[in-house]
Parts: sequence; C-alpha cells; structure tokens
Amino acid sequence: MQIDPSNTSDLSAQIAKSIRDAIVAGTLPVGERLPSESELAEQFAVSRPTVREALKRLAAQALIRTQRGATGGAFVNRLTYPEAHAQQITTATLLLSMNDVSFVTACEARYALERACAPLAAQRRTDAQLVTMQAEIVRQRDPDLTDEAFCASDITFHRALVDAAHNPVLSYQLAGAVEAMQPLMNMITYPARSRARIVALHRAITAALTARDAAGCDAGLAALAIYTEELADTVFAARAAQDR
Amino acid sequence: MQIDPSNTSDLSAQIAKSIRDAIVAGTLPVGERLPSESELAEQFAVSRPTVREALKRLAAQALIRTQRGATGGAFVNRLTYPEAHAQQITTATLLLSMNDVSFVTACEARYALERACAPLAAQRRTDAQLVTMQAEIVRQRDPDLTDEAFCASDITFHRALVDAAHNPVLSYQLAGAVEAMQPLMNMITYPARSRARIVALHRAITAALTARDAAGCDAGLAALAIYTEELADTVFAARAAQDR
DNA sequence: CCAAGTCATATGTCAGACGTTTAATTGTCT
DNA sequence: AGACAATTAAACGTCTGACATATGACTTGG
Repeated sequence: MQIDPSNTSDLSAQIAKSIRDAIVAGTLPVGERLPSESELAEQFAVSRPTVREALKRLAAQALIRTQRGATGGAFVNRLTYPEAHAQQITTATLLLSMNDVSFVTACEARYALERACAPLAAQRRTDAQLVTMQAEIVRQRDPDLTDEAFCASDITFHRALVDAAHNPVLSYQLAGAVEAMQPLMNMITYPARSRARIVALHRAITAALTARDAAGCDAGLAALAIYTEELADTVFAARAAQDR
Repeated sequence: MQIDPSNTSDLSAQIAKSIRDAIVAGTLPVGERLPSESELAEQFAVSRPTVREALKRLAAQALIRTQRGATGGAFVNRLTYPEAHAQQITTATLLLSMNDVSFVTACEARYALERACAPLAAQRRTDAQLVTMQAEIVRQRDPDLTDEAFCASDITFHRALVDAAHNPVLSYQLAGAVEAMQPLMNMITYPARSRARIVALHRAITAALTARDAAGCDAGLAALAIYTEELADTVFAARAAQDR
C-alpha cells in the first residue's frame, strides 16, 4: 500500500482512502488486524499522528474498530445492521434539515417507501409484530400521552410494520428513512394532528396485516399519507394567516 | 461545550460527539466557522492532536470541511445529495458484502424499493428520462458490449427510472440501494443472464413510462424481479451440480 | 489608486515522549 | 506438576513543541 507522495496535503485523507479501498475490495477481510500505527506510519512514510488521523476517519465510518493492549490494534469491523442504521439516520436527518427539503417531498418519499414493503409485510407478518403494533395503538389512545411519547410510539409502530416484511435490507433502508423524517413530520403536524384519526388508521392497517390483506394495508398507508398532507396544508395555511 | 473529564479514554470520540450534537441540534448552523483547533483544544482542555482527530472524524462524515490559510478553519458543511449518496453507497455496499446477505433478500429489497417509485415515475417522467432510458436500451442491444459496460448501462437505466419520480429524497435513498446491490446481482447472474430478455423488459418498462402507465411499469419491474430470481435459481443449481 | 511584497493566522505535518491497557510470559509457591 | 502472582512487552491514547505551508489582510511603493 502506497500513496501519491507528490500531493502535498491531506495525507491522512489519502491514507484513509487507500485503506478503505483495500477493505471494500476485500484485500483486508473482516476481522483482519491492520499493521500497528507505527508500522503503517513507516509503510506510508508519514508520521504516526497522520496515520492516526486516517484511522479515526475510518473509525468514524465504523469501518474499523480499535483495541488497546498487547494484542490490540485496528481491526476491520463487520458493519452490522444497527451501525449502518445509525449512520443512515444521522446522514438522512442532516440531509433533510440542511437542504430545505419540503414537507411534501419528505412525506411522499416516506410513504412511497413504506408502501413498498406492505405486500411483503402482509405476507410474512408474525404475531410478534402484530402484538407490538396493537400495544402501541393502546398506548396512543391514552389522552395523557405527551406529544413526544406519541411520536416515539408512532415510530415504534411503523418500525414494526417495516420489520414485518422480514427483509433486513428493507428494514435498514426504510427504518432509517422513516426515523429521519419523523421529526420533520412531527414538527409540522403537531399543532393540527388529530390523534383519533391517526389511531383509527393505525387500527385499520393492523387489521389488514392481521388478515394478511396486502391491498388493505396499502390502502391504509395511502390514507395516512393523504391525511398527513391535509394536515400539512392546514398548518401551512394557518402559518400564512399568522404571517399576514 | 464541555466533555466528561472522568472518562479517561476516547477523548476524540467524545469531542466529536459533542460537536456533532451541536451541529445536529442547530447550535452550529451551516456555514458557521468552528473555533480554531487551538481554541477548541483549550475549551475542551485537551491537546491539539486530540482535537484534530475529532475533527477528522467529523470530516469523514462530511459534517465539516476545513480550509487552510489565514481565514481558514473548520466550517459546518452543508450535506449535499451527492455526498450523502456516496456515503450511502459505501455503507450499503459494505453492509451487503460483509453480512452474507442472501441474493433473494437483496433482490427482493431492490425491486420492492424500485417499484415504490413506479407510480410517481409514471406520473412525472420527463422526456429527458425517457431519452436516457432509450439510449441505454440501444447500448444494451450491442452484442459487443462487455459485461461490465452492460452492468453500468443497467445502473444508468434504473437510475433514470428512479429519477423520473422527481423526488430527491427517493432518488437518494433508492439510487444508493440499487447501486450498492448491483455488483452483487451482477456477480451472481453473469453466467446465466440473457441480455435479450432483459432488454425486452427494459423496453416494456420504458414504453409503460412513456404512456404514463403506472401499472404497466410496475408489472415490468415485477417481471424483471421474477426473471432475476429465476436466473439466481439457475446459477445456484449449476453451482450445486458443479460441487457434486 | 493600484500593485506587489510582507505579515499574521490557521491548518498540515513531524518528532519524541510518557501514560495506560492488555495479554503473554515468567517465576514462585503449594 | 500445577496454579497463582508478578513482570514484561506491545500497542493504543495523549501531550508538548516545533516547523512547513497556504491564504487572506495589511502595508508600502509606484
């Protein structure tokens, strides 16, 4: 492994890229121990702090993990679903919050993705998912529930719906997207949301899933999407009136 | 901004988390310049290399960008779609390659996601997307095309399909997933794939999109999904026979 | 008033050192 | 001989101080 010595700056980025490429290409398999920091420094002909900066970059992406001690070092990390999921959420959250993504765009994407797994969920849902969803519905009917708790329950409900598809890749993709969008959606729909209506739709979706009714599940999600957009319209109209 | 001084290790991770939280919370808005490395070192009561490691972690996630020179420093970066997209691809690629994701699982997720945007694509596709898709079909009919080039063309085709939904959030989510899964799919379907059949399905999908026929588009994608699974069965059967 | 040179600032990099963690090795005692 | 305790070595985590380099701002001369 060597880097371009002519490029005078950002050595740590070059080294990080070099190692990352080796990992992606499979040259460094999962669990493999990288050379020690001193050895890497010698190989790349840079100082140890520079190597360390490169390793920190990789650690931030969960590509490696480090261990101290005699048999310590940097090891190629197996990227787990929870880790990838966490990265997905932060990235998506920042993307949404920093780019003035309109509410309709986010909402549309969220429900399009969620409806994508409705057929699979209807086919494969287990009792565990149904129990989770029903429990969340019970919680959501409690009038004393704070708005924050209602949101959290909503996320759990939809997470169970996604998990019912029993496809980890879909779960990873969708749950990340849904969770990242939820704060945005809540922020906007808080003032106008009618819990009763939402709970009714949640019940309808759960019932469809119980009956393994893919079309019904899809219809429920579609209705939820429409209702959410209505809410957004109401909120935006109210804001416009207030600004006047 | 302060950190827990009792925790004796992983100071750079703590500092990175602290700054990341400030960015996510909006305390540090986009474009804002962070204090200089020396100032941060003083604030957190650590040395400059430690601060630098923390900053490199954030840079690896595209949360900040650094500039050298007199008015330089670390600035909160606006996360753009291309950046998020690139991160998405590396994460998803590693997740798939490191976790023995079965082909059917990946394939199922990929087509479920792609079908999610079929209705929107049928409704909103512009001539530009149709032109792109038709051009790729022409290229794919060239018998001299290498397997690699055929793959690349396939990605471009499906990317145009996704972009036709005209929802940047969907594009970011889906294109990342599709691109990450493509190598896996190609690796498995290479030996058995019939280009003529694939091109025929691509033509059907493009025709449906031209006619703004959402159901037809969905059907075409469904057929492509089924065909891909058939291919996988063939390949796995052949491998099993070879192993005997 | 403009242009060229100088300066200050901040990042990028290096060298060397010390502390801490951890496991393997060694040594001693039962 | 075997088990437990002390030593040792390897590696990461952090610090100090320094120098190199890029770049905008200031100063100065025409």
